[in-house]
Amino acid sequence: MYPATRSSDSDSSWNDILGSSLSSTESRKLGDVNFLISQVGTYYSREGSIFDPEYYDPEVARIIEECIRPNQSNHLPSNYTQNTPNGYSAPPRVFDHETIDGICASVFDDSQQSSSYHGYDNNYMASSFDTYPTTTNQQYLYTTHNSMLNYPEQNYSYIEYQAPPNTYYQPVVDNNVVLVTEPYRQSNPSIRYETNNNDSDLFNVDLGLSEVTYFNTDMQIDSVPYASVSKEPTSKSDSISGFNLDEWLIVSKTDGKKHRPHLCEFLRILLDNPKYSHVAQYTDRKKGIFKFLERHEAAKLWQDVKGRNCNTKMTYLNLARGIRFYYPSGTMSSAEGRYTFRFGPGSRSKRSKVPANH
DNA sequence: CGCCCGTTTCCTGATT
DNA sequence: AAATCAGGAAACGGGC
Repeated sequence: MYPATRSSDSDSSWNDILGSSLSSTESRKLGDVNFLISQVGTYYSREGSIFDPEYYDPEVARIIEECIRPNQSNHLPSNYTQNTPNGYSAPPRVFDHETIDGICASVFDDSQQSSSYHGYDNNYMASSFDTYPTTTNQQYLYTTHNSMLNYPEQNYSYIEYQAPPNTYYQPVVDNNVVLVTEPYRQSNPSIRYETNNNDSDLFNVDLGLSEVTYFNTDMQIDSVPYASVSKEPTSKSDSISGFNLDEWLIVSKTDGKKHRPHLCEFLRILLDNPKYSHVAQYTDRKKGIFKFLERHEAAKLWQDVKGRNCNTKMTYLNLARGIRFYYPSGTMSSAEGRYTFRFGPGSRSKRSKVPANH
């Protein structure tokens, strides 16, 4: 009944845990809003792909539609350029405060929303699975918290977590607009319950993360919470030495001419050169399994090696897609783990060319 | 110029 | 939670 992109366990958690205190309509609306807000962080680059109105409460669906479809560019500051670490080039999805207020007002009919939320003016974060900080939501969170006390303690863990800096990407507010995906120097503290085993009929419960903290403690909110991220990290290989195309050229056996390598050849050369051991390494050389350690740098190298006459930036996403194109032929295959691939049986015979020596 | 290969780009559901 | 993975579809650049 819900689209596949929607996390079923989050629905269940609200329904199961809050079911006794919420009507099913209220519970579903809350789930809808949570889901909508989660899309800000996760699916910002997908135009209209995550929303199917028929799966939602009609009232909520209407608001979501207004929110994610039209006029997105109207809210973008002109000086904002998207340069996300994951390489997506689409503009960020944008929600302004009025829109979010509108959602909450409509769904929760909460006239006191946000008025006492001191972080709201300049650093509100509509991060995934955070519950919007209305007073109504606050009550729901308390209810959730109290409900958990009815479960045997060995069935869940109560977690207060403060993530390390420089690891999270959170929305940024600029010119009264919530943007997404800028690196966030320090995540807000979170409070949540996690179940201790998968067989439990209890589901993970997210207590709205920072909002609970804001309402309940004297915890200081960093007044300058966002890092500036105008520059790419310095490339290690660039700092060691300049790019040398000769390292990568391949001499054709048939005509003796040098040419730039194909992707699978590039990968062999990359892995064979200790100079790039920080970029990619075999994890099992006999089986041909390797892993990218610095995937963005690998993408940059591939861009330079390929030397395509265009000014777009090669991303790890595209590099990985290129590798996946080898799957059907058996030249490459997938391997367990992130950033991990494997040379297939079809790759060895194709390596009939050797790197040019200068 | 046209064709085709080898990606590159984009996308979207699924997975971690 | 927010990234990566799988793979379809179509565009693209370079070589011939």
